[in-house]
Amino acid sequence: MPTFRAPRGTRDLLPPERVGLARLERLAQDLAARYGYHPIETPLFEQSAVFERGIGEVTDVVEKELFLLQPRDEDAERWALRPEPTAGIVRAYVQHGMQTWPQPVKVTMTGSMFRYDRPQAGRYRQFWQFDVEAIGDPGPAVDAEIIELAARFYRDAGLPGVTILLNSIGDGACRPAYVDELTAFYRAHLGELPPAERARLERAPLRLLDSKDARMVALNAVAPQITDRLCDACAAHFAAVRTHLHAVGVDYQLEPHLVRGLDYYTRTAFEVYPAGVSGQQSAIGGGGRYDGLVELLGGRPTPGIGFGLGLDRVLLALGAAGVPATVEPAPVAVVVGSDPADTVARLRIATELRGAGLPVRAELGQRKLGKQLEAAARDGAHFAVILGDDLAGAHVQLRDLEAGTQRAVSVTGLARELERATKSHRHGLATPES
RNA sequence: GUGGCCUUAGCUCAACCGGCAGAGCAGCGGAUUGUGGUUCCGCAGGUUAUGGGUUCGACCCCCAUAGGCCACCCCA
Repeated sequence: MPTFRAPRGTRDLLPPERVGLARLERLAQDLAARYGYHPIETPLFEQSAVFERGIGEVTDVVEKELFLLQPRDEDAERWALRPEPTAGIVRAYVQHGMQTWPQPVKVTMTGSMFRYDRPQAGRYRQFWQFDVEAIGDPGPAVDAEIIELAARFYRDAGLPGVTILLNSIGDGACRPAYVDELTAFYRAHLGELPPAERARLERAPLRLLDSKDARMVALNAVAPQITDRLCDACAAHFAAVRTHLHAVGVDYQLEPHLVRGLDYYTRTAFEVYPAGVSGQQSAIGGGGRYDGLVELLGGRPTPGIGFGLGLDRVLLALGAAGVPATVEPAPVAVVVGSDPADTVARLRIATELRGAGLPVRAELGQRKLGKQLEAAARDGAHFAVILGDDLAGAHVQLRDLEAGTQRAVSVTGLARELERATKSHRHGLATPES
């Protein structure tokens, strides 16, 4: 019925939901800072070639989900909204010569990503992601550190439990031979492949590994596994990642069929799911190593690893797990008055109190005092500052909305009085920290 | 992108077989014109998603479009 509405696959984040997202953003940024990741910000859009080359031409993300911007003329550069953060960050790493910075360069970014997908619950065309990247360190310890950071985020966010799926998908030294072997295996069982899978065999054989089709699951159980075909270097790296994870107490589940949708991943790959939830569009995070990406985007050969998580989906998972949504802190006091002409005084007193650092709401409307107090109580305010007849004598009534008591306080001493009253008030109350 | 289900007030939902569109919640106002969350009363809120069609008559049947959801796909 409204004339205009939010575009398909996008939504307006109204105050309650936006507050929840803000809390997660704060949590994520504080956490990243604690681990030594520095904030970075790259554009919402890039030359589409950045994604095509970085993510891979034959990936779903590039082939059908890239949000292409309409060029203004034929010769114009082709732009695309970022579908994921890593390619843009690596582009910035190369552009700004960050290989001359102390390595590894550890950066973090929080913001919107865009994919032209068919929307569904938890799958949006614009979604929020928190991301960390460590570029320039080839060692397995960084892999473990980043996965541990991920695990801590979910725990701190209040998710009762998550499952971390871990795999190694090899590198240029061992994966090609494995892909050949796997392709040959599927060819030998061509008759058992569903038509859809058969069509994908030539283009992306690894994709068949994580198929949910029952026949494929059975077939994949006897298919050659990448973890048995890793070269010595990759196998040693993978073993070391697991040793480090064990050392920091991170639980994970080996999933040899885990392949990721972006071509740039090498060696370590992982995905995170809420406890007890399988498949579907329920992944709440994922990441991995991308030792060839910097070079792919024009830099010197440089290793890297990153992790991204979907804040929308974490919010969804928190709701499903029954974790109460956070609410905005209630005002300490609300300034009310019954005389329509005293709005100057209401505003002035509220301004002074705010200047003193107190969260104060002011009733600036015309409704009667009873309604104002009603609204103040519903807002959860502890106190009401009531302007009345004694205003002429520079006094107001300070009313304790929970105790139902009130007394006269001079305007000049109001801020000090409120601070003291708030402190003693909070003493007995277990104020939940957001 | 493929297949399916759904769409009635801001929200959650009613409305017999095709026969005058309703309730709860939320909002606003009132209950001896300066004191609150309960209670009571009232007000407002709708082109029944949109556009066509069938019919004396459509929330109800048919078609299309849009949006949402489920599965696939894919991932966050």
